[in-house]
Amino acid sequence: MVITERQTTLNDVASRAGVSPATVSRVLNGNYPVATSTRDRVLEAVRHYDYVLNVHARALIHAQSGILGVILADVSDPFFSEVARGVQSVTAQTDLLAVICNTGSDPDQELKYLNLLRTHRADAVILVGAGSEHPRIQGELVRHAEGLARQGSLLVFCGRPLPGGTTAAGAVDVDNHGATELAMVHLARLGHRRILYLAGPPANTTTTARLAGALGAAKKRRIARRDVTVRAGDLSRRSGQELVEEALSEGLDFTAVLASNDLMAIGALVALRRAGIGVPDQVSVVGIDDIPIAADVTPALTTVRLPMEEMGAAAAKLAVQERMPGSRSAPPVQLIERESAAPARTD
Amino acid sequence: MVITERQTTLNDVASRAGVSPATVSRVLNGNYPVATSTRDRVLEAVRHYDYVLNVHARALIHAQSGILGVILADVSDPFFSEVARGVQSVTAQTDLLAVICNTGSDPDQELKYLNLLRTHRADAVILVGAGSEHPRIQGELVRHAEGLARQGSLLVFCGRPLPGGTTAAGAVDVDNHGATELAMVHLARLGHRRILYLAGPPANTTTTARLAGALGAAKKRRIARRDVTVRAGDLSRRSGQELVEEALSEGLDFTAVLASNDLMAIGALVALRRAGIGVPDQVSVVGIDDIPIAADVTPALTTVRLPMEEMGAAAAKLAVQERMPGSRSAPPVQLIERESAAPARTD
DNA sequence: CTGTTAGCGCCTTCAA
DNA sequence: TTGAAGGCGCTAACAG
Repeated sequence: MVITERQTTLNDVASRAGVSPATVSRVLNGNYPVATSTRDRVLEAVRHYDYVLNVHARALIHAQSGILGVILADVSDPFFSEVARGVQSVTAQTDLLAVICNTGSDPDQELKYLNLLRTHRADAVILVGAGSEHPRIQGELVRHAEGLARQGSLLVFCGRPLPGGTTAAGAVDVDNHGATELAMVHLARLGHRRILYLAGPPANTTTTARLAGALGAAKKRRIARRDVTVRAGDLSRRSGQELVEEALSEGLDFTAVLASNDLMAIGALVALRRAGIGVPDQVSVVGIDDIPIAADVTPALTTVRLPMEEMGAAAAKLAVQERMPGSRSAPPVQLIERESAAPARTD
Repeated sequence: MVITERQTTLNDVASRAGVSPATVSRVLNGNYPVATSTRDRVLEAVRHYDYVLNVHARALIHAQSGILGVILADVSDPFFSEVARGVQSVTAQTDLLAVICNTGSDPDQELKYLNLLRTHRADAVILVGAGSEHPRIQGELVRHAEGLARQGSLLVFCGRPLPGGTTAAGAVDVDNHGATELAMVHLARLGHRRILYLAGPPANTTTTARLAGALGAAKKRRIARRDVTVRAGDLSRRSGQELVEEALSEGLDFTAVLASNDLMAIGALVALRRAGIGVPDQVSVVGIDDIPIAADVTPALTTVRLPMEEMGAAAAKLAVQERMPGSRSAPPVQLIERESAAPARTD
């Protein structure tokens, strides 16, 4: 039914105001002198029609759209929503529209969004968090980085390494390796020697970096490789819980759980509580990220703070201000001692 | 430095393939017969240049952009991120780009985004959660709803009432009133007679509806109006904590806290724990929303489940499928009994 | 200070 | 099955 009437255009406004379309354009953009009386007539006409500019027509000329793409795994994961917030804290002061795309951790979905964003002539695109290490994916990423650069846009890798061979992209580094290292050293100092490590999904840049950090630190602190058990999950709370339940039912012997993100650490807390195992008296738990709720669970989670919001803001600044390949470092990671980790029991 | 080369266009592809631009357009859109051999040459040229279509040029013709706007207060609030996830679960199966805009609960920011989205010829816009009750804002909302309708687009109110006088918008209703009612009745049944109610910001549709639900239920259960103390916060965890700390320091007498959202309820839990007050033995706490972490705090939060993800999905379906005024109801709210509420102490 | 003109990249008739 | 031509709404020269 809806007979869509033609939208009101600059021309409509112009004829009502009795001026040329160019003049209307000038008052709207305001970067050109226009007589006050004419401006007033134009503005009256704009209000009369409730006229709003058509970005597409303008984008056709400038080859820019005012869109900043943000590609991440899942908005409802606090890690990502904090980063997204950081991004939006900088776009809010501009006319940029931050477009948040959820991939559900699917690399192909990521590629699809990249293409879609390219199609929209996004002024820049930020890729947040872990990425696939698969060569095909990495290759496609490089292709898109170059394509975006050719469009005068920029691809920014936020919290994941630049794929080898890209010079066309920007990056905001975060010390994933150092984060787990810090956590593992902390546990070692507390006397823990048998550790359950909850890793993320395989073939994933962050999983790899965090695992390497943990294992490297364990080695340095003389914890035998066979005493750290690595189990892979999907970074969800549920997955952390299941992993620990399995370990428990297998009778695995450990005095500490090091989860590669806070969500899994919280899952671990739940599993331990249900099994009647005291935290931190019997088992210590340490997470990574320091998402807001980490402070509110019981016992409050000891974790390593990653500067999530700052990462987002830094990536956004790189994207909107510099608009050319470069890199920034996020602030250093930091151990946050709360209640879930304590000296190992000596039984 | 970056000398932005002209982007590759349909014409470039056409000349490399030795065909007319019209033909390229036809193979790209695929809704028109093209000889297989020509199609192959065209596709080769597309790949050769890594050509991607320009949405703006197309939008200029179709007056549609493939953008679905989602305006909400804060992505990092679990309530909103769950709704956003629901929206994206439906857009993921389409070529629509969901654009998430954070207003920080500022109605003027909301209006600004609405305008920006209109400028982008968004196919539809979803307004999530509470809105201002201020007449000026409501009037502007109506204006935008009509403007969007005129553009062949649609404004959908998700979880907030339609402003009076709009017929140009869609709506997904959620029973805010019923939610607090349920919670209050639950507390009354448990024998609580002196209640601290943690409300949201004033002049806000959700605050009003939830408060009315709570107060109405209290009255029905014969709880005197003076026995329910209402304090207004900003829906953050911190605010819930502060409100309870204040109440405690004033020596306010209450046996239960009813928070108008889970985040504030969690803040209340923290304040109570710090004050050495046992939950639920000495004071019961009930929240509203049932955000994912509600189950993971200690004690696990008793709350009323709002179908957040379903609301988002329903709104998105309304927006993309029907594209015309109408309304859907979200599933009913539901009391989730966990550990934070128990019979009132009888001292 | 203001009007005229010529496209930006694509799609859609209309012809061939 | 394909090509040619016009125009979507706006802005950036270029005149005046």
